[in-house]
Amino acid sequence: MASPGSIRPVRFQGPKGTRDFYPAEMARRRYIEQAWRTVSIRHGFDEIEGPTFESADLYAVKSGEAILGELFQAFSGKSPEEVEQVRSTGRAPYALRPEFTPTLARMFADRAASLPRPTKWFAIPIHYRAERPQRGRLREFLQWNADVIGEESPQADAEVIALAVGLFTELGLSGRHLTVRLSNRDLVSELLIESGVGEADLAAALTLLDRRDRMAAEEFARSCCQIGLDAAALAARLGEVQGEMNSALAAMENGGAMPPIARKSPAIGQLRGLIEALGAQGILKWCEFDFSIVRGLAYYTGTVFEVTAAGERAVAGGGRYDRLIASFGGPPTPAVGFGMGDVVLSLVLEEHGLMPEGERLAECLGTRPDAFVVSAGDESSDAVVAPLVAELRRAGLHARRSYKATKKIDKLLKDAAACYSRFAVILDETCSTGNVQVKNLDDGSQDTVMRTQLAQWITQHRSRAHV
RNA sequence: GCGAUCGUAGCUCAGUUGGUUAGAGCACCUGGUUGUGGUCCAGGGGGUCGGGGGUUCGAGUCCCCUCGAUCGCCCCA
Repeated sequence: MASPGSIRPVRFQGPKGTRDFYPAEMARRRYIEQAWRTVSIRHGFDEIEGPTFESADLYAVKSGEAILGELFQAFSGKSPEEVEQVRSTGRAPYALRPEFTPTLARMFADRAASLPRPTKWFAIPIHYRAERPQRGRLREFLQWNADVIGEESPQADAEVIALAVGLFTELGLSGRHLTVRLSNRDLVSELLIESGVGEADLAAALTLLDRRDRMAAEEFARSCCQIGLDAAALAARLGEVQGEMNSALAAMENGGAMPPIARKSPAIGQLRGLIEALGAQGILKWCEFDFSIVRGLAYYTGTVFEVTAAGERAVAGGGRYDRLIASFGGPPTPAVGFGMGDVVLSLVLEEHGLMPEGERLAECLGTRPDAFVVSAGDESSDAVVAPLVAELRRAGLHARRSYKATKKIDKLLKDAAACYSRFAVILDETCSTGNVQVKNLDDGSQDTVMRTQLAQWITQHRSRAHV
């Protein structure tokens, strides 16, 4: 038996790219989660959740092989076959989820027959990616996901975009801070083919386009040649259509009619419909077309979009994935959705001074105590603290007490103010007569209240303060 | 996975060309200013200077490795 003195303490650091949430950080996290949840529900979305790990194949098949390198792998270690698989292939049967869409598609496919159309779901899952942490990117983070499943019209696209915009508005952000950049993969594909790309190279061409801004010009040109892409012709076509669509968007925003679009194609039809639907949602001023946006994921089909802020990574991103649910064995079902991570969003909020703190944050979260009980008298009033706090709690109030030994009222009130309590309940000599002093810490007023009436008194005065 | 910069108390940082038992402010705890809230004063707890190895009579200070952090690259769901 080792004596306590022989135990050698070992200090651990949290794993790379993870965060510890102490009360202050947890309050900020809850502020964001609360906004996500409140706005989702307001827009008619129902909350779901799935497992934090899934079969690795779920991601490999639909998201693209490239994702595998960024996956945190998982296995139980219980079966010899499993251990052998990891040893020989270097790949575990499970992976911590790097995104939510595959889980959502799997869940919908499983019960597709009994689910309404459209089905509107949101989730606030934790995600894991084995990437190198840097600004706006960690290895463990929260990401709000919202999806409209079973509705193919652009109204669904506009509805999820309006949800994202609703969230920004809720948090005090505006079109001055953020821009919704819209694109459409079908349109970009059309233009790529007209610029010389063969059907077989379409996926590669989209990936190339996605990386365009991040690679050297000559390297881009060389890659274009390899797939027969005339980069200059593509740039001209993209620029022309983008200009035309942005003019149409601006015209609608100013209350005019949709101007005619020279180009005719199914994709243009989708885009016209999207503009109209965004107009109906009243959010055109947030939006602009940017056909350089393609999105990295393999499963996206028509509309894709990103929300960007100057100097930061994308705050949110999403799009249509009309074939994903069928690929998981469900009926052919169109779907559109987006994800928004907590890391970049927090950076943007803090940058603009929109992250509340202290009392205001506690007020938003509903964590302000209703009463803070202190004893400034003798032993007899000390003895009242515990039962009085218990009594207030039984009445449904958020009651706290001081644990300090001091009888000095200034220090006790400071204690009460430190947790942003609405009222301080002071037990002094008047305690023996059945009365307590109740001080309103917001306006400084003070009343003498009978102890037996205290819970009711605070409940009334608290609710009055709220109204 | 690669590169650059950094790593001293819970937080923000001092710490002089390597030289006695490593400091300050804030925070925390206790007490005082004899009784009403982010004052003031005095004490106190808390650091094997990220970890390991090396150079040296002696290392927070120099060298190597490692782990983290920040910012880029790769990638970006």
